Amino acid sequence: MREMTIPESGSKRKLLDAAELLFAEKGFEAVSVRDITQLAKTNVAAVNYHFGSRDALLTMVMMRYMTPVTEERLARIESLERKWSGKSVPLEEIIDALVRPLVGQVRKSELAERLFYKLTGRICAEQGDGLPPQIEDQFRQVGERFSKAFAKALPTVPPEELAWRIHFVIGGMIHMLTHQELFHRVSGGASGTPTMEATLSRFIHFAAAGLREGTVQEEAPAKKGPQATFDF
Amino acid sequence: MREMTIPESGSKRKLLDAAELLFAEKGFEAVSVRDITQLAKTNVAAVNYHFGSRDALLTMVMMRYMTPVTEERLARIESLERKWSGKSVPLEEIIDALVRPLVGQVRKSELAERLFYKLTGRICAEQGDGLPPQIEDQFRQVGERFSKAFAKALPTVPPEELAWRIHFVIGGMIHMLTHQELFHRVSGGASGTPTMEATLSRFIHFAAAGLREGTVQEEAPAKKGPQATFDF
DNA sequence: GCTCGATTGAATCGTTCGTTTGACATTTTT
DNA sequence: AAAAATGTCAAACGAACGATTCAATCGAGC
Repeated sequence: MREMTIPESGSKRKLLDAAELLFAEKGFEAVSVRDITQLAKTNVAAVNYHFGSRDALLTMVMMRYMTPVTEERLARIESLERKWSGKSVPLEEIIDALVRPLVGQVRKSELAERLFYKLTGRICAEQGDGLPPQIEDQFRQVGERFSKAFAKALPTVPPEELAWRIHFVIGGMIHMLTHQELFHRVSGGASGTPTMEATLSRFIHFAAAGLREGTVQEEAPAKKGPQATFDF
Repeated sequence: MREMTIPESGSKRKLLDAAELLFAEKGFEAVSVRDITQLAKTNVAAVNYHFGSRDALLTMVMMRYMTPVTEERLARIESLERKWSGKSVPLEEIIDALVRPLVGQVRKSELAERLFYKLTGRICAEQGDGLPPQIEDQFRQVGERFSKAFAKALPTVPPEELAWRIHFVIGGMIHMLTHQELFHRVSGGASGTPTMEATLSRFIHFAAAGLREGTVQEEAPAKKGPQATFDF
């Protein structure tokens, strides 16, 4: 095993790139392996050779996007809790740690910005049955971690009420990602990223206000309810 | 043309019922005309005979659900503005007028509750290209009407900021509808409707708080921006 | 030069899709 | 009663799907 000369012609990568572009543009169900291989300029057999099946390729595309997002989310929330050692982390910073990794990974992607957001939004919007178990695991992990952080930041909100509010926040986040192009087009300036940064700031303040609703200064009943799962 | 003896054996209705049930359960793309005709106990040709195409049937199913919702929404907002003649309508009541028709039509449907919510959520979650123009027209109509109401209720929020906040609200609403079963299962009591009523109340307060965020008592700049469209 | 595993390509598999056909039955109109 | 319209049915259409086969090709190690 001297050195990797050019053993891989990049066919596998080309397939992943083509697949993620098409999935983002048209949705996961609306893209055939023939569409993918045609854009990647390879053969239909290449998909099943490199990935085993169309579904496995789809899972790969999702994983390549969501894994760094999950890692950054968990790293950020842990960093926050270290920074505010013991004390509850400010709500806005928790939401930021949850959402920013989703929009921040755009730089590491070769996808156009609007396609990146669409793809991540599509992944998060999928139902339980339609998601590969690896992705679901990541969502569950993030969900448990951030649920605890939210609960600590909002001790006066009952657990079930809080679970619903988080649910609403997730929905707004997904909608922001999947439909942002519609908005940034009509209202947007020429620059891309600063616009999304402004949108992100808007969302964080919106979500924080909704989560905090009715909070004044009460006791925390903190009844331990069943843990709910989110599509983060 | 004496009287309608039994001219229609109900085949058309059976197809619509079967289609809406399957669409709600599995999504619009995952259901074939053979699935539908099998459940409706008719022939595959019946779909194209009665509706012309699968897409036309899909449109019919959507219209049968969304039309009364749109009408009730518009009726409610007009009733509210009559009630508060001239003055701005309270935010919570606007949101209620927007969301309650969606969850209220469940009584008029023969669909199981969770399926009803799923179906309406699916419709609202579809992208622009995937929606029939008739449905899009209804969304646009509702969007324009309620955008004005929100703008009047929140004069201190700049139009673009407000458009985004409404966007977030819609996302939360859709998520509440499509994923409510997951929540009502883990936390729910036996009774169905009161649980959804409680959820609706939670959502309204959440959305109102988010929409109001930062509002104190300022002047209204009210710069006329481009009208945005929502998937209501 | 040769072999052997890794990769690719063209052709094709069996299945399922939405749609269409034409024969047949039923009901309504003339 | 004849004719016309209306609805149903089994059968089949062409197209597209994911997956597979198998021969051809390529590059590295002996």
